[in-house]
Amino acid sequence: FMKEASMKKTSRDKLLDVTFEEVYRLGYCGAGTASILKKAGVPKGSMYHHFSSKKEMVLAMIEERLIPKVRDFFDFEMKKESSALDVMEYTLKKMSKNKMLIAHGCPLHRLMFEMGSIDKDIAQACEVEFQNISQNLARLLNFGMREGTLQKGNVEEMSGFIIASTWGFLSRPLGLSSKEQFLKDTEFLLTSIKKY
Amino acid sequence: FMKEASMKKTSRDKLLDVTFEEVYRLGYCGAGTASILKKAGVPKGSMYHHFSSKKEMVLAMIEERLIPKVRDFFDFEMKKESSALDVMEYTLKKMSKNKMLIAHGCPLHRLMFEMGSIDKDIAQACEVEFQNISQNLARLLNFGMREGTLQKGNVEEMSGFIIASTWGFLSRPLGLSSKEQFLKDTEFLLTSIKKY
DNA sequence: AATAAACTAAACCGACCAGTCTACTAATTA
DNA sequence: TAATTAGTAGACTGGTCGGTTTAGTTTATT
Repeated sequence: FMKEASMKKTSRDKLLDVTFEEVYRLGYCGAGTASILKKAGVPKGSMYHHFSSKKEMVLAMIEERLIPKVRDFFDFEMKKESSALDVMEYTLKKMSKNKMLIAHGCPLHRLMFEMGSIDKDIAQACEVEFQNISQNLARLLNFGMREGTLQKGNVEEMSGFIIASTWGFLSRPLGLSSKEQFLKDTEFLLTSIKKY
Repeated sequence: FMKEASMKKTSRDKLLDVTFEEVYRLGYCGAGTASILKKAGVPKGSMYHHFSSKKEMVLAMIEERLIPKVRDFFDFEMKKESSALDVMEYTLKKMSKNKMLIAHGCPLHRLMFEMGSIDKDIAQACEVEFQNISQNLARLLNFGMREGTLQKGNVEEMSGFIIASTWGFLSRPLGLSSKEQFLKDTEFLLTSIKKY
C-alpha cells in the first residue's frame, strides 16, 4: 500500500468531490455530468467505470461526502464537564463559522427538499441521515432534561423542531443570511428550550 | 367583454397554472417546457407568443400565481378584537390545513432556495416577496409588543426568525411532515415569543 | 367586407442530456 | 513473461432541452 500523504487523488475521489460541489450549488437536476467531468478532469469512460449512472454516483457522494460533512457540523456529542446547553451553543457557534453553510444552507436539507418528488431513493438516503442527526440530538436533550438545564418534553419532537428551525435559518434569502443573523436566530431558539 | 363565469381559461392562464404546479413539484430545472405544454394542452407557438422564454414565463408565474397564493396563507392582517398572538395562531392553524403546504413546503421557499446560485432574477423576485411577508409580520409583532402580549425585541429580526422557522418546519422530510407535527413545532415557536 | 392584430399550430433547429461503445494503457497476479 | 484485471480515453448515440420559424386561424376594428 501507499502512505496517505503521497496518495494521489483517484478519479473516483475527484468525481465525488466535484459532484458534491455541483449538486450543492445547482441541485441534482441542475448539475450536469458534462460539467462535473470537466471540472474533475476525468473522462466519461472513467465515470461509468466507477458508477453505473449519475444517480448511483450521487448516492455514493451522499454516503462518502455529504453525510460525513453534515455529521461534522451537526455534532451533538457530549463533552465532559459541559451541560447539554453548552454543547448545543458550541455546535451552533461552530456552524455559524462555516461560510458555505451560512450562505447556501445545509447541503442535506437542499438535496432532500429538491428530491422529494423527483427520486425516492435519493430522498430516502437523505431522510435516513436526518433521522440519525435527530437521534443524536435527542440523546443530548435527554441528558439536558435530566441535569435540569432544559425544559422537559418529548425529546424526539423537540430534536426535530430544533433541526427544522436551524435548517430554516440557514435557508434564508442569500442577500440576508449572515453569521450575525444566524446567531440571533439561534439565540431565540436556545432561550425557548432553556428551563425558565 | 365577457362575464367572468363564462370566461374560458386562456392559454396564458393555463400555462401559468401548470407552470406553478410543475415548478412547485419539480423545481425550475426539473420542470421542462415540453411537459408543461402537454399538461396545459397548449402548443409551443402559443407559449412563445405570450412569453419570450421559460424564465419570463416563470417570472410571470411568480407574480400572478405564486405570490398571491403565498400572501393568502401568510396573511398576518390584524382583525378587530383579536390580539396579535391570536392572529398568528389563526394564521398558522390555517396553514396547517393546507395539505400541499404541509407535504411539500412553501413554494416560495422551495424556489428561492433552488434559484440562489442558478438565476439571480428569479431569486430576487422571491426575496422581494420574503421581505414583503416579513414586513407584514413585523407590523403585527409591533402591535403585539405595544399591547403587551409579545416579548419586546427587534421586530424585523423577530419576523425573519419566525418565517425562517416556519419554512423550516414545512421542509421536514416528507415521511415525517404532518399537520400534527407542524402544529407542535409552531406551538413551541409561539410560546417562545410570548411574554413570559 | 376588408384589413390588421392576436393567437394557434406544429415542424424544425442546434445544443446539451445521460449513457454506450470500442480501443487503449497501467497495474496486478500467475 | 504472459495473462488478467482495473482504469483511462473520447468518439458516438438517441432523446430531450429551450427556442425559432413559417403558415394558418381566429378575433377585433373600420
